[in-house]
Amino acid sequence: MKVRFAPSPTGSLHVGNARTALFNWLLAKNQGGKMVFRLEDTDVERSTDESKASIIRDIKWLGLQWDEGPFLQSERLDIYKEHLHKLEAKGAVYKCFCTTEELEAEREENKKKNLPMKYSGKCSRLNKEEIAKNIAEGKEFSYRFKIDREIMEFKDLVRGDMKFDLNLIGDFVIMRPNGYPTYNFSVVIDDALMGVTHIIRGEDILPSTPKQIMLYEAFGYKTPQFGHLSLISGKGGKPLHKRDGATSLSAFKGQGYLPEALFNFLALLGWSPKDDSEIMPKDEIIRRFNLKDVSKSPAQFDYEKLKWMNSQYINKLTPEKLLEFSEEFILQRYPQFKDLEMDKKLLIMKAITPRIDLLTEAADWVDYFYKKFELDDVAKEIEETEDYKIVKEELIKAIKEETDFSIENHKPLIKKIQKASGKKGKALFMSIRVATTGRTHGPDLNYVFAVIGKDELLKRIG
RNA sequence: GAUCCCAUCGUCUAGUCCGGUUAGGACAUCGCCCUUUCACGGCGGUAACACGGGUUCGAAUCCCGUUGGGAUCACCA
Repeated sequence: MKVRFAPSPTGSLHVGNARTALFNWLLAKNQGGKMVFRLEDTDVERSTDESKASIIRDIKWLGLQWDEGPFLQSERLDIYKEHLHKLEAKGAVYKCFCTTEELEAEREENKKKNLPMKYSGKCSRLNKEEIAKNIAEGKEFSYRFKIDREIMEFKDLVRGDMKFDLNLIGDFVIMRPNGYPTYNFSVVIDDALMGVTHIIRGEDILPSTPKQIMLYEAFGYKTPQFGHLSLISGKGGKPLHKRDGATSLSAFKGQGYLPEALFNFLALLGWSPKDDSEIMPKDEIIRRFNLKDVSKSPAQFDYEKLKWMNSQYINKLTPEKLLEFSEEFILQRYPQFKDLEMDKKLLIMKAITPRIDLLTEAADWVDYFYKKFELDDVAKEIEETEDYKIVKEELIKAIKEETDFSIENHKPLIKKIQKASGKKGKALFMSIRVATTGRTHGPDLNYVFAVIGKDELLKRIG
C-alpha cells in the first residue's frame, strides 16, 4: 500500500495539514506501506519556493519521513498534457471559451434563482465552425471534463457509504489556458501514476471526490481508497484562526513546543487508541493506529492540553537534552549564558525541568540565576521583619566563611545559619530566599547557591 | 440558497456496530496532601448523552423529525 502527502506550497505548513500528513504516515507505517511526498504547485500565482522549503523543514521537524519525492507538479506539465490528449481523443473533454466574467455572471444568475451554482455546459454545444472561429479570433480556452453520469457512490474509509448527485455539479475545468492543470486533474494523474492506493485527506475535499473518481475511470486507472478526515477547528468550532494561537508548525516550534509532544497531541486529535492511553511513544502510536478508530466529528484544538502534553515531554528530558532544545531561547535574553560552565548550565536545567511547559519559558526561570528581582510587597514585608535581619547577618557571615557551594554542601551550610541565628522554618528559609533572589517563590535554593556562587551571593545580599 | 458531513462534561474522547455502565479517562477548574517557597507529583470534587417523538420491560446506543455547528458549490488546492 502507498499513501501520499501532497500540500500546496502557498504558505507555511498548517497544523491541519500536518495532522493529515501524520495520519497518512501512521497508516503507512502501521501497514508497512510507503509514503509519497508531492508539492502541488500548479497555482503559479500563489506557490513560492520559500513555502516549499519551509514545508519540507517543518514536516521533518515533526518527525515524518517520506519514501518517494518530493515531486513537483510544475515539473510534470507534459504528463498532464498527454493525459489531456487521451481524454480529448475519447471525446470526454471539450474546449471552453467562456471568460471569467461570463462565468461569474452565470453563477450570480443561478444564485439569484436559487439554482445550484454550476456551469451550464454551453461550450459543449459549440459546433466545429464556432470552435474554429473562436480559435481563429485568438480566444483563450480551457478544457472541461464532461460529466457523464448522474450518481456517484463510493465507500469512504472513515465516513462510510457516500452518495453524490452529479446533476448538482457542472462540467469542471481540468486544464487552464496557461497550460497548467487544475487540482482535480493533476491530483488524479499523479496519484495514479505514483501508485497511491490510499488517499487520506481533509473533509474539505470530500465533495470533489466524485469528480476525481470519474477521472480515474475515464483514464482506466484503478480508483484508490479514500478516507476523509474531519477538520480541526478553533474556539467554538470556528475555523482555526491565528488569534486562537499558533497555526503553523513553525509557530509551534518558535513558541517552544517539542515536536514529539505535538506529534502525540495531533495523533490524538481525531484518533483514539480506545483505552486511556495518552502519552504514548511513537512506535506505540504506529502499532495501534487504525483508520477504523478515527473520529468523524471535528475536533477543537485545545492549546491548554497541548501545553500540558509538552510539559510531560519536557519532564522526560535529560538536563543535556533540555539544554540542547532550550538554549536558543535562553540566549535571546541572556547571551552571556553561552559562556557559563557546562556543569552549571546543567544544574540550571535540572532546577527548571519540572517548572516549564514551553521551552521558551526556560528564560523566565534562568532569570533567578542572573539577577535579584525587585522586591514585591510580600517580599518587602519579610525584609522588614526582625527575623530577616538576624538571618541576614548570619547568612553573610556563613557565606563569607564558606568555600563549598555545591548542592551537596547546601544543607550543612543552611544548618549552620539556622544554629547561629536561632531561626528555623519559614522565618529562616523565606529570609534566605528573599535576601538572595528577591522573590518569595522560585527554584530550590541549593541550585541558586551552587550556580551563582560566593561573590554573587554576597553582592545580592548587599 | 443547494448539497454533503457532524452532534457524550467548557475541551479532547471511551462507551454506539451487537440496547441493561454509579456514563469511564485526560486537559482545564476547585479542594486536600506532599514540598519549611513555588512548581512537579499524589488523592478527591464539580461537570456531559442537543431537543422532540417513536420502537422496547429497558435507549447515550435502534428509527423518524427538529435544532445547532461545519464543509463544499472556482480557470484555489
